[in-house]
Amino acid sequence: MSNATEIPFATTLLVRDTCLCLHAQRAARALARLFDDALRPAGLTNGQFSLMMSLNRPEPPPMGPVAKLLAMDQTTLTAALKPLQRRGWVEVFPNPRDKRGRLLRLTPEGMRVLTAALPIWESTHAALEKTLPEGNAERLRQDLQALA
Amino acid sequence: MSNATEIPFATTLLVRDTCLCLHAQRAARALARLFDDALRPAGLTNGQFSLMMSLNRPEPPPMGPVAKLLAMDQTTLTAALKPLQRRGWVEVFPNPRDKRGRLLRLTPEGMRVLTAALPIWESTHAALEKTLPEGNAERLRQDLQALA
DNA sequence: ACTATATATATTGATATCAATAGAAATTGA
DNA sequence: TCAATTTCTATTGATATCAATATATATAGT
Repeated sequence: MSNATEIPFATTLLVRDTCLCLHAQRAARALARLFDDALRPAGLTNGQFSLMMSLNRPEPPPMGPVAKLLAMDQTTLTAALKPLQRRGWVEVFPNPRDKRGRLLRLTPEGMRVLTAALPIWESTHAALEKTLPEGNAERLRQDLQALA
Repeated sequence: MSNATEIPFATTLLVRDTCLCLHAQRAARALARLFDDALRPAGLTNGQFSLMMSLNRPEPPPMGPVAKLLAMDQTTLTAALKPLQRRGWVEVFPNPRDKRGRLLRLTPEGMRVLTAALPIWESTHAALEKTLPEGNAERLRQDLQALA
């Protein structure tokens, strides 16, 4: 008798077709490319746009809540801030009310960059939604929200 | 008059709540962590599991179609193969019918690793689906498919 | 056959992602 | 108060991701 392990091809097809993680990674990559391409003239990636937009608040937020909002690891946020700080678009400064923490805010130049990017996001997103059947976008948002 | 550019906070909230790209990145990150954690004992990440599973075919596939299946850039696939080749789980060999190309196949050891990972995927995915309302998973798969 | 174009893949450089780990400050419990 | 625990963030190392670019081979048009 053979000791060769083997997985039926039908199982492979089942995993491919049903894996929600794979489906999410695929869609995330495709949408990232779409928005990265569109935002390139503004000098931002989709992730940088989302991060900077999340900093446009009445009060500068600490890092933890921003990482949670973006559903990313806190160490990822630390790293993602680096190029934005280097370009002078985001400031990271001590939290006077918690000496462990730091607060984040857009610089005036960062705000200008974000303002320039906003109409690109609007048109790109509108075009994307137009490719989906009526109501699917809102449904998809709710379904995705349930996972993150 | 002020020349300070500014984006209303309400606009920020709108972008956060409606951006399909952000929603997809968030869900993709959360699911990646879920499956990475589950698959860690098998020595695989979610992406490595998907890639290796996609190589379980009757005929070794070229790189291009595999990259397209995973909706990733071809250069990403080249890079993603490196650690799997190093561990001896995947072989990359010349395509006899096209000297530009290369074909991919699991090694016997790679097949063993994948076989060990499969029940972990099954239980993790079943548990995930159970957290979703009846029918939502299938609907979500279809909606995500439309984006990738 | 020959040239122009297209296709398949690799490399480099920048950024994104997370685990493991560590340090500092805040909080909690006795 | 003080020690134990928790919280907040940074660093390191491995992998993931893509743009820009380069090379080799295949294909198409003449």
